[in-house]
Amino acid sequence: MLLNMNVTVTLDRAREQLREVGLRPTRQRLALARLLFQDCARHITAEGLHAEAAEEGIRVSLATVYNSLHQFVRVGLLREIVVDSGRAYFDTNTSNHHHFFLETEGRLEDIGAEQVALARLPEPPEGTRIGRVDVIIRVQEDNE
Amino acid sequence: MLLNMNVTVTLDRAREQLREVGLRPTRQRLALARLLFQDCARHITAEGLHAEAAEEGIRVSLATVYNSLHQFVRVGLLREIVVDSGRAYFDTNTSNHHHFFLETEGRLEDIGAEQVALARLPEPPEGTRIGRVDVIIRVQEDNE
DNA sequence: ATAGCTGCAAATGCTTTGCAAGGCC
DNA sequence: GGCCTTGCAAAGCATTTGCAGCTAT
Repeated sequence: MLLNMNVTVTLDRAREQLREVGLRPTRQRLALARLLFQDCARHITAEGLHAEAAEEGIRVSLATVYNSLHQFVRVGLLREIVVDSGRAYFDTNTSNHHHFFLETEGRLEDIGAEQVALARLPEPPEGTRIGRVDVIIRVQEDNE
Repeated sequence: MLLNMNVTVTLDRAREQLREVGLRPTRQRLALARLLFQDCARHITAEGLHAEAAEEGIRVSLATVYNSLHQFVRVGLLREIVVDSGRAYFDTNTSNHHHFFLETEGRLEDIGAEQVALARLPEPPEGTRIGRVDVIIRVQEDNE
């Protein structure tokens, strides 16, 4: 009962979110948005989200998961993190921050922007402007 | 004549490099090593190196290019840069430094380590140690 | 001689696309 | 109803692998 109400509430919020960015709140997009944004910061792959949806009994094709993720990125609801050639990660935290990448597990962990002091940056090449600065700290298991 | 001598010289250096790291100096590896290391810092993809070899009339299969690139990474002759999910870049500059990524062209440009001041870094998660810190400054064409 | 390499082609893994059917406004 | 979405399966890329034949030592 309480659970049901919470799902309803988050679905409503998801519906509003989608409307705000001009994406039609279809069943699939609503479900995916709820999965993505109900908890706090998450890092997920398309495959992972697809599996999560399947677990909850939501029918969505992998193609639609990919499409939705990219649409969410385009409208600024998500951010894509590149740490692994061959697999795309998506981050629900779109604010300015950085990442640990645990290479052994293939897992990302947030680093608050305030925890990294980028004191000096070089000028971008002629005719270009800076889009984003990614700091990725690659860590591995410490088995000495 | 002079050109021929230079090729011989760089081939000799490549042979020595390979021997030092314990890789058999085969015809293919020698040719690839020469292409990679004869000039200064280079950023290249497997496909790109394969094309370059083809242009010089060197017979190498793409599979061997991939194998060689990864072997070179393993022994520290090359470094892999991840900026694009779906395509791997290799950097002949293995010293500590960072990168501009020109998203429009898909091209990398080096940033000397001294040009980026990373004043403060957070502690790595429990049980891990830092392998490498990558700073990637993504820039786009500035057409205002 | 033999362990290590290479080339090819086939397989893989992630991602995208084409198109008919379905669903939101 | 009309147009945007979806689902599926097929296509697309970059990359890896299996294996028979080749080669450096």
